[in-house]
Amino acid sequence: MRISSRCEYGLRAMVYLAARGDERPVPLPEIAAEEGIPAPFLERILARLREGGLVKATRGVTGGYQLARESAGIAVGDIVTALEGPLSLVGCVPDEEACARAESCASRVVWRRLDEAISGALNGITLEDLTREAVPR
Amino acid sequence: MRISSRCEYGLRAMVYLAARGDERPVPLPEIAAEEGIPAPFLERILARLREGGLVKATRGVTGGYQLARESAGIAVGDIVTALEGPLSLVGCVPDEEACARAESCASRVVWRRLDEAISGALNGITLEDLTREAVPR
DNA sequence: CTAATCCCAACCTAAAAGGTCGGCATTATG
DNA sequence: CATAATGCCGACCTTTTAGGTTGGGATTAG
Repeated sequence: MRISSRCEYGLRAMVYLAARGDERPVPLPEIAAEEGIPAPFLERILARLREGGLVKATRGVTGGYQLARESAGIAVGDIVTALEGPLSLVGCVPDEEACARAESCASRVVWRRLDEAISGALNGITLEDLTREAVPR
Repeated sequence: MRISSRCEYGLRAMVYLAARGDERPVPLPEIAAEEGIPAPFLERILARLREGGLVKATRGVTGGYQLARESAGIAVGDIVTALEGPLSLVGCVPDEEACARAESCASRVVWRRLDEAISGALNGITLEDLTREAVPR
């Protein structure tokens, strides 16, 4: 149970984009250099974020990446979900069919609570919060 | 970011032990059969739980496993920690040295919040709660 | 003594993590 | 138009982790 570096990098890149403003696209090499992320790896991360509708890219010589919408509208949970798939930690929580014992399973209660705690924490913080260094409580 | 089956199995085994009462040791094969866990794998899981001081084993022909203390004194977080190591999701939260950018890192705030949410959820439920099907809120 | 149990080290396979590489498509600029 | 900076994409690679299995030894009640 560990956060992947893909996810750490992805969040940092998004925070960088948010902090950098939206005037013009930010080229990938700049993000990679500033944040110390291997460029080819970052490329694959940004691809996922683009597929998830969180960033938009413009090609060509003055191209780069921008947030797809205002930073207040992007929660950390959105980023993690785009990079890692559904937040849920065990298969049986969203999908009752996944386990034959589901209805009588006391453990399931635990994992559901954990899922709620995680979603709550991640969906409660937006990129805007992070750039203002003011995280809501 | 997924719960390992080691962890799922471990929790289920602990719940089984708690529900089974403390009269006499429960043999591993029984737990394995009842919970549908591969016996040799369960053996390794119980080894960790024993090293973590959560169960005690008695050897010999009427031997088996028992909770090391009353079920009200064992939180789910204890079990996960014994099986997976510290709950923390990223290195830089407990150990500031792990990342050169730590002090200026906005992302770090996120991971810390997440850590707190997870610890809170897991440490707030004990085995006793689970056997009574009454989970505190 | 025997059989059921726990204990332990070594090994195995498949999948995921964490990248890298090479080439193509797009586009502003000279 | 040629060029160079960018994004896009599929294939590949290496290391670590997950999820076990195997084979044997040590204990102990009957």
